Amino acid sequence: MGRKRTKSGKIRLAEVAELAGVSPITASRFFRNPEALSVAKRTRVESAAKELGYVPNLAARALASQRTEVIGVLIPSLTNNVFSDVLRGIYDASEGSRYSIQLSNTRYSILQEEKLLRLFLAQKPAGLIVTGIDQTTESRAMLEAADCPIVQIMEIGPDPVDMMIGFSHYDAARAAVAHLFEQGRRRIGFVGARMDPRVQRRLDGYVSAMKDAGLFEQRLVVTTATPTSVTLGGALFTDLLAREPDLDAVFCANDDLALGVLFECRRREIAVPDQIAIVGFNDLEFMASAVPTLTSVRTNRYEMGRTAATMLIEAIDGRRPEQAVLDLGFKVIERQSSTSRHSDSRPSTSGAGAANKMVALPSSHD
Amino acid sequence: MGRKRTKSGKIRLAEVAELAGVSPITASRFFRNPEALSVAKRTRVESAAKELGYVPNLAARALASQRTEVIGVLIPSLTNNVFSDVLRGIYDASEGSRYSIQLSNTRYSILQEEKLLRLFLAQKPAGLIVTGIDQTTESRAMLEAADCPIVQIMEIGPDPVDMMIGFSHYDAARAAVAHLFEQGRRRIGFVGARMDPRVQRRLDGYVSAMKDAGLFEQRLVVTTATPTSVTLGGALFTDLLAREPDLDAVFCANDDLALGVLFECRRREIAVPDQIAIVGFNDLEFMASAVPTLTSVRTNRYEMGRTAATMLIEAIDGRRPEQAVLDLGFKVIERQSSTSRHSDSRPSTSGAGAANKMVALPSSHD
DNA sequence: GTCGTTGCTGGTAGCGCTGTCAACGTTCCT
DNA sequence: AGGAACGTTGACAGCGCTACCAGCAACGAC
Repeated sequence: MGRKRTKSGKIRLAEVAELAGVSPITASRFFRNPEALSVAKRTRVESAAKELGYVPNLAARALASQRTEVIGVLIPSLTNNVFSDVLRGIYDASEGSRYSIQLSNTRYSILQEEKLLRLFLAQKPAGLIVTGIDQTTESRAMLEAADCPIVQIMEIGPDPVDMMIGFSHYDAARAAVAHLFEQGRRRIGFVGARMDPRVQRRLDGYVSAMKDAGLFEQRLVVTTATPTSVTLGGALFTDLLAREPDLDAVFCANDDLALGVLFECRRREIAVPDQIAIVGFNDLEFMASAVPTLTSVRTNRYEMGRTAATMLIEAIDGRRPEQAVLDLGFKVIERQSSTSRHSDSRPSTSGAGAANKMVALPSSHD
Repeated sequence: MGRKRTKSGKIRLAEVAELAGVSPITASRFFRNPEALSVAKRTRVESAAKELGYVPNLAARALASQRTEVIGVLIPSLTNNVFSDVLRGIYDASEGSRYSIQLSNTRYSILQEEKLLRLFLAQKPAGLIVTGIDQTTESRAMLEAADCPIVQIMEIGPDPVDMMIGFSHYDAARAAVAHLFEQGRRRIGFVGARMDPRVQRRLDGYVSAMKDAGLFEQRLVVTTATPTSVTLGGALFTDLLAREPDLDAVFCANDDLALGVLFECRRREIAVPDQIAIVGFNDLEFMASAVPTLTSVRTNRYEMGRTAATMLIEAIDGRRPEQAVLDLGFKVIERQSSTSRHSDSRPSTSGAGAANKMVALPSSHD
């Protein structure tokens, strides 16, 4: 066997081709478009590759073909549970495909995002997943000019770069407030931390709903730029109470804050929901087992990530989805913290998931 | 809104070199080893690159240099908060370096890990970060044969493949139990979910501590293969109570379970810590603001990720750390849930962080 | 029979960068 | 002064793969 190899003994496509008795280019085609080969050569190449344990050199492939099999993902945070769910969806969907995920963290900075975008695009990714719709003008221009499919995730807006999947944070917040109105609450505070664009839109939704009811007051809103945490929820709630002692409900921009508010209520011996109702956002797992169980707005984060990656891969492979913009909606999961005002807030059995009333709304966006 | 293909104004190294008035190879050196250039050429190349907005083509670099600038990271889960902290550390440390992170999720399966490892190694990564010390024989062999630095993270053991950073879960569990003994607890239950090797070692530590005190009983241990959650904590605790009504403390394999136990106690009107003490593991942020505040074993997850990546990058660049094995230790953070047996468990102000007694131990491993 | 057409295959020519080594000029040593 | 040693630079030759286009047989349409 006069098969020649690299000094490192690595198996190249040429070796596979030689063993299979075909030209390198035919062997190459086998890996990219097997249908283009005659059955005879296809099986020959296949068994040769298996026999030699051939693994393609991705760098060479990328260089020669001028494109990579990398999907770039830009998210604002690695810590936030919300994004870890989205990521899990993305990774799950990418598994089994030939694409690999390149993740970068913008740290909630659109300038950082722009920088990373430039870096990513220079490597000609097969596709891109970016968070939100608030890019810099420059980023926007780069995205429009990019010759790869792009999915914007986490929210939906009027002017997609390409594809888009998410829901209306504005509508979701309005729905949460509407639920509190239904429960007879009037003096509803808003607690928010790290006011990224999506949290800002939740605040906008809250404000509009309150104004519609003639109940809005600026002092009902407490926000901070600090990253969110459970502890911070308690602190912000403390501020809110000091400003507005007659508070009868709190809408929290996320579930960590809501949990912090719940603990702070317990500390202060404020009855939930009798004195104060609490509504969170995202419906993390723990909301259903808190005491009392905590109302929240459920968002389909895993599904969002999974669908985004699936749509993207389909688009890369030339099968564009019929719908470029997908609204995943949300659901207000009504639980004890905002409903049973005069009932026992400490039932002896777990109330988790027990006959939760679900209000599903497709979010309408302008 | 179609994707328009822009004529890629591809800036190559050659263009930069031309503008700078040097040869391509000199320009190339500027990016890899600037010190090797004279100051004059260095500044010339630098400004030329900036002016043209040059971004190197990683695929070409990888092909020509026969190595990539990719650090492979294998972790068991994307969902688990513990790993998102570690990841954040890894990403933070990699930022600014020229290495990029390639992440894959083994889903707690060592077979999946083996498969991914094979995939990673075929692309000649610059370095590898793997979770834990329980690889398959095959994986272990591949790791030993790999010609790149490797860091094992999350725990330490007697036989590192290369570098190792973590702590002894066994010792940490023993310390937690010792703390409960100190507080006068005797009938201490163990609650664990998804018994991965590290949780298993915590259980081993618990068992050994209990046996040393002559207090171990099998029925005090409740575990399940189910993935962990707050809700599950409540459910497992319910099981435990049914088996052992005289329980006076619970050591939870992680903080989510501990929070679930706390909520379940509240539901059942079991006083914490008066009737039952609770100790968690990892010291997630919310532990400090729960009511009562929850004792936990603090682990330096972010630091672990950060240090692992830093060590790895240094090793890749030829500067091996003096210590190949790093024990980051742990601390038992004593809070209300396990200490003030006869004091008020619901103070009117937040007890978070207030004079917590910290017991720091370097974990000793054999 | 000639001309496409289709299906499959192969040759050639790079993709953009870096490893290697040779060739400088300069400085330092003996 | 002669040579070695050093620091700096450039020419050349690929890295392993694929885009592009040409070739060729088999087939049908006119």
